[in-house]
Amino acid sequence: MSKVSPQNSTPGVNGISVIHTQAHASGLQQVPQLVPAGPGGGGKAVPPSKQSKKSSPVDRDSDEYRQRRQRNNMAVKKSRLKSKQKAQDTLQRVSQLKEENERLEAKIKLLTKELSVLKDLFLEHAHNLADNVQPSSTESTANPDKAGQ
Amino acid sequence: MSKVSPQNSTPGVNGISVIHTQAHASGLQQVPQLVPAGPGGGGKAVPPSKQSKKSSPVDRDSDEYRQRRQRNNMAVKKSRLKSKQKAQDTLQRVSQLKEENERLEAKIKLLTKELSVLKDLFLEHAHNLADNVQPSSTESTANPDKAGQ
DNA sequence: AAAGATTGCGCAATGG
DNA sequence: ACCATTGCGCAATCTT
Repeated sequence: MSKVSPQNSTPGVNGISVIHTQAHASGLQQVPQLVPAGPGGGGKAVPPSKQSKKSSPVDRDSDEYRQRRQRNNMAVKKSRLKSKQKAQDTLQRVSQLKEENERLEAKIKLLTKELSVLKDLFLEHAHNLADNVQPSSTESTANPDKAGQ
Repeated sequence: MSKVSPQNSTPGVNGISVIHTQAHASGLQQVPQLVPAGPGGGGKAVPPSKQSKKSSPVDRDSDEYRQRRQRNNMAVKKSRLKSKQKAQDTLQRVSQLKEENERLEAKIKLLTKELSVLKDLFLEHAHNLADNVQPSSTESTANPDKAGQ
């Protein structure tokens, strides 16, 4: 998982783990030394407005810094959770749509078949008429009544 | 959204451009020089066979270490790309399915209507028969011919 | 057992 | 100023 900390990680399987409250155990992360271009450096891209500040390489000890970091970490965690959720929902949506698709196709199949039957009946009838057959036995018996759905 | 690479960042805010020399200057991240929970610490999970090893704090300078890190970074990158791809595909799949669904529903609507027409014709015909009407004028005019699709 | 693939996490830049 | 996103590297695991 994470937590460079040697003892608080949850070596279990893949589950969520660790209840890292605050106080990041032993420090982990230190910057190499990306210091700002010294004030007197090539001096150029620095707007002549503020530079009086201790051009701190970001005080990693600053209380405010730690606080911000912590907040951001929370935000990140939250955001990622949300993202994951959404992805899962999308996946679910897919299977849902697939299901409905099948349902619709089945319905189409049914309707098509019904239509086919009715059309056949019509053809037969037309044929009888063409042959000038009197509407008696033949025709009256050709209607099993199909409906519903 | 963001696309700024970590290295050679170009802060728009301060104008302080930190040019991180070097290739794998992963930049930030360095530890406090003590990594491994000494085997003797909580002492416990150490198989009674090996421990004579230099309890290496994982030489972060080791050539092999850097190499491994680099490989892993590549793998991570690749994996994430793949993951993103997949997510996108899934999203696409959704719209694809939605489209097809609409298509199917339209078809169902059409078929249903056709079926309805035919059934009505049948009913009318049946009615005529019941009234004992001879197949002459009334009946022959009731067929606008509906078919196709 | 070595190498690549995944995954959780923290950092920092950036968007809103 | 604050939270939300996102690219990135680290390390622990998992998979091969």
